[in-house]
Amino acid sequence: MVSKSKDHQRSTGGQPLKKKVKLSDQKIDEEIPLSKLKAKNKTDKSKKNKIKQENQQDELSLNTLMKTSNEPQKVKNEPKSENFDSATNIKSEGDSEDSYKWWEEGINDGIKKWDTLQHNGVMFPPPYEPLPTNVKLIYDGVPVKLPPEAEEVAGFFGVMINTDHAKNPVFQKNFFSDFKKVLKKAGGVIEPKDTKITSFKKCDFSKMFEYYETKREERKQLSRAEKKKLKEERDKMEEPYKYCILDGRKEQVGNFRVEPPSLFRGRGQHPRTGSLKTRVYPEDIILNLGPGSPIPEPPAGHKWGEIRRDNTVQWLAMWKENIFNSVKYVRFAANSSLKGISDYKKFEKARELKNHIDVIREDYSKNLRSKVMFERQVAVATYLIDVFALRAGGEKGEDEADTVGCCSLRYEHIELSEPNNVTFDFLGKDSIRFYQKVEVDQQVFKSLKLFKKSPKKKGDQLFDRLDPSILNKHLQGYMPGLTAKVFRTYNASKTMQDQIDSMDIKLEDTVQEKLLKYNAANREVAILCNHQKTVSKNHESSIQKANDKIQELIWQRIRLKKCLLQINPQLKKKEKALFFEIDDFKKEKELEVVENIYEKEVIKYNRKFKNENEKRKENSEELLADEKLQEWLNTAKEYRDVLIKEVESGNLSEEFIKKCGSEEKIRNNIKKFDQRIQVAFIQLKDREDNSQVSLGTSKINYIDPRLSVMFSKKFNVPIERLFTKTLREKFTWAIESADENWRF
DNA sequence: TTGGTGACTTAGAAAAAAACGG
DNA sequence: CCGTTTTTTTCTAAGTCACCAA
Repeated sequence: MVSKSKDHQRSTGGQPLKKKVKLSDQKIDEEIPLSKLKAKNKTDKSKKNKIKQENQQDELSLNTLMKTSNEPQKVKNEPKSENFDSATNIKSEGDSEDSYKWWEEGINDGIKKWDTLQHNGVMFPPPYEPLPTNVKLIYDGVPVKLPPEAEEVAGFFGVMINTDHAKNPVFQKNFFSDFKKVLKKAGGVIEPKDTKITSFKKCDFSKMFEYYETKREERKQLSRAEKKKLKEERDKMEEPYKYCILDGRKEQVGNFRVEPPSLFRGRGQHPRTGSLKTRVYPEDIILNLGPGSPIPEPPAGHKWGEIRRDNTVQWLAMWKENIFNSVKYVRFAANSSLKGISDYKKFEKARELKNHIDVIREDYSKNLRSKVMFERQVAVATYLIDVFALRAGGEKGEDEADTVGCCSLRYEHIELSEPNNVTFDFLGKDSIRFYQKVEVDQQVFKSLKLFKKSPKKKGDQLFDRLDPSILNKHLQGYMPGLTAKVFRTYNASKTMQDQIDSMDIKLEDTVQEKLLKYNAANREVAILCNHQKTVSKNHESSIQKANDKIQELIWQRIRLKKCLLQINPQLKKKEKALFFEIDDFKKEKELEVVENIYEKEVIKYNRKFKNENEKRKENSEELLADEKLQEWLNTAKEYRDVLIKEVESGNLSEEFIKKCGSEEKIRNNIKKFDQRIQVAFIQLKDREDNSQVSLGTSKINYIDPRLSVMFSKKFNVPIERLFTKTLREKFTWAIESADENWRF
């Protein structure tokens, strides 16, 4: 069962991060002597012989490629660096001849990843533009002039004071501490000169906030044409960075933009959230290029940090981010060949697991009884990963959110109750709550009890003999390359295959019905993987609206049926089923529907009035008088009165009956309503079911795309309905290689 | 045996774009 | 057509896992 709302789920308590305590629990050790813990490690590297991919002879320059593109060459007056022309003219369509169907040609399995790589470097965010002089941070009631470096940081906070982040005390503390550092380094407040900013509480960011809001509003107000023009300009700037040339082929780059400075938005209860993520300069960046590829020109006045030529990796550029000193990469887009190949390999590996899963399951079932503590822990962990799709669960540091996976589960994360019920309650990746009450294998239950046995207490690790690398080493004994995460892929895709196998779909069903079933299957997988999303702010009201809408449709249908009876009262006895619902729909309910209709009308007229007058104001025309609005509202009211009278008296208005027309016409209309109501019901349920489940993640990462292609072909559902454009590009290999008989 | 770190995949939120409905 | 809602794309955080050095 998926739990309610995510806000609800996010951890609130700040339990201390426990160091990994390895309990050398004597007692357990005595009971279960640690002996032969050798994991069978067959490092058999069976290499499949793959067709070697053909080397591209000459390195094409971006410029050459551009010229061979089917796009007519435009004359440009921009400055050219001589051997590395700006790639502005490369078009995304590309030539058909440079499409590279690696899945048809076979995959090279060696260490070397590529031969040549050429690109234009990375795109930097625009420099900071100081605020207009009248927009200032107000400190202790006094507007202060800040040096631009500090103003920028204050602005990062100011623009988001209405968000949850900005209300989080940890976020505030980290932001303020970094802000003070920046301010100090920049020489302190400019005016009034001796102002010392020491208290967050005395900072008033509202002027900054308003300023950014106004700007946002202005941007929104731009006309369609203006927006289009801006977008074109943006696209033109981006053009050179969007593509690179890999082994002579044009390939898309993914995140070619360097991350702009900002306040770090950590997920969940993150100790470092709100810290300043500083601006990245060319000097911080390491570019990776092919041997002999020209070095792109760094921004004026700057130098690249380093030029590397490493063809064993798949990144084009990297830099170190300041908060954790971790590496950020500029990489290929999801539709690139290298990504496609890895993706393909990932799924093939998961499919390979099919051939080993029986042995693995047998083994861990047996080892759940092992007298050796280590073996017992391995067995239980493998069970949890296999059955509940837990992640491996690596160790985490003091300055990270307290989240866990299988190996890092602690005492307090599972609750046991006889005979074999387990409640998992912990925060997983991204601080998403994993909450499940389940029944487990009797022997698993016993083992978990053992793992929780005294002297273990809150904060201690359940699997004190394990970590992911130990577990993975054990798994490799069954199958080369097998790791914990492969189980997630395997079980997700297996679930999807099973779901599709058991689908009751007739070819003549509507596409919409088929899609609903596909989504239901997708949802099973998402639930297995615990992929969630926060329920949207207006979810409740939108459900309410949809319900009202359905009620309205039903009411309309009932009116039609009443009309039918009016014409031919004999029908009521003849067709009981048809008229059954009339008596079911009570007076109060009818009145509710009428009121709803009326309310909507009122809102509509008010809006219409406001809009019309705004337009007139702009054209300096005469404004509509308030009486006009009154007039409209009166029409609405009159209509409401008519309906109310109808409900009260039980007689339809003459007008309506006239409009309904012949019996045949009414019957047709009723049928149409039947259809609409049914569709509305199904869609409402689908939406309800999806409200906190996120289908995308499993579709993108876990479900073998060839399953969707198979579904598409087998049931004649256009692939466009299953995969968005980006996804189709990412999964071209699957679309072109699977047929209706393909199996995971 | 561990701890750091580099390189890659996976993840939900937020922004942007497209579709919807009055 | 226009404002709203829904879907798609972008963004970047947060995992996994291999490898290396001490």
